[in-house]
Amino acid sequence: MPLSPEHKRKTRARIVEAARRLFNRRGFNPVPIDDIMAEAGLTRGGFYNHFTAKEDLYAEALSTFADCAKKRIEDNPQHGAELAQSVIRRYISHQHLEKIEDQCPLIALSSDVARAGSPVRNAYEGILRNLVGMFQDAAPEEDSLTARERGLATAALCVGSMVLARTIEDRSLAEEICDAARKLAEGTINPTKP
Amino acid sequence: MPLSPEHKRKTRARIVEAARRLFNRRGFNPVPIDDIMAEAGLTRGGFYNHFTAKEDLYAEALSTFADCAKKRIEDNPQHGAELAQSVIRRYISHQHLEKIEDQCPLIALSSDVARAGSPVRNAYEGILRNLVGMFQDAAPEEDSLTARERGLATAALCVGSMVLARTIEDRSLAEEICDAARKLAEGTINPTKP
DNA sequence: TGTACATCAGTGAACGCGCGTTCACTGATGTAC
DNA sequence: TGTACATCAGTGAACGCGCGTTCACTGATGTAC
Repeated sequence: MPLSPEHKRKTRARIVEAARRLFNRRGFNPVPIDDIMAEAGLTRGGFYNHFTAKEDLYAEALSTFADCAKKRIEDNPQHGAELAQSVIRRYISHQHLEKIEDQCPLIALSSDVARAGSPVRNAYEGILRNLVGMFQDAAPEEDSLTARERGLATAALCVGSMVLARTIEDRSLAEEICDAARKLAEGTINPTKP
Repeated sequence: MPLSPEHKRKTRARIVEAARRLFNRRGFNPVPIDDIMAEAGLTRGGFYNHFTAKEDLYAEALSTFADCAKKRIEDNPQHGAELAQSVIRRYISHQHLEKIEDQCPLIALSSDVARAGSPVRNAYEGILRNLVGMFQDAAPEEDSLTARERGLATAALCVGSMVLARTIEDRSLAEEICDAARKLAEGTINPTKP
């Protein structure tokens, strides 16, 4: 055997990671394979030693992110409402808006995912379910909204506010949107008892 | 003069309208000029009698939508909270999700707009400001949230829930998201007085 | 320990297609007389 | 009223570039003996 399978595995992971970052910044189609391979320190031709087509990367880049996100939540010492509050504050934030390459892909890739195949959409859905579940577990059953509904609506607030903030040019309007959405999201997960 | 300027104006409007529909369905880049011109009943070459580049259409397609949306709201006999409630119910709805070509472009085009130039982003921003303003005018100043904040967060809920619903494949999850977001949005604009 | 060899990750040139843009041409329109 | 003409919206072939994919080749690695 010429090279360890370990070596190939690592190279492959490097390509997926490079793709994930570039996709997050620019979307699926606008990123040429040359750029991905260069970012991974390789050249164009080698790509097809690891994948049969560019589209293979889409779902895999999303899964990679999903695994990381899941582990980060599991490793977090916080739980319940405390965890949810801290996720909301980090999700709907200026820092999250700026860190484009490590942003949650629910924000930047929705249009690209909507035009891609089922595996890609399922990976996207997995990330969303994870986020919703975490909010749901933290939310109370109260008044007109169930815990489930609070979880779902909070996820929509997170994604919607960041999508809008990322798209518009007016920074002060973007911050207004984030601040307002964060307030409403916090109040939805943790309604102040009278 | 060979042909009335009126004729040219109408043809141009037909091209913009065809582009708007196709962009909404498939995004900016994936729609070739051939398709736009065919949809308008013309052929490729004629495009450049009306526009200097494909990108010219992006902002114009958004402005066209913005004008329609503005007029529809102005012509609506309802006002204030009543108007806002009816917009929320129509925005976050199964019907709006299915009518892809006439959907609000805030939903489908955010990624494409984020990668486009200033005029495109400004047009997008205009549509958003209009939506926010309408909600804001209907919302009360109450408790921890100002009317402005209620308007902004409600817009984020509208866009976020529809972006997610449009992207995922699981129709029942999509409906759950819409129902939950609609409930929270209605409660945000019209909090039930105790 | 040293040498020949098989494997295969990685290289870079080449292919082919899609699509934005250009351009020479057509033909319908309305004006000039 | 009728005819010649100028204009220009629209046509479709052609150009050129970007990029996904293919392919013949290279050279580093580790095994066989």
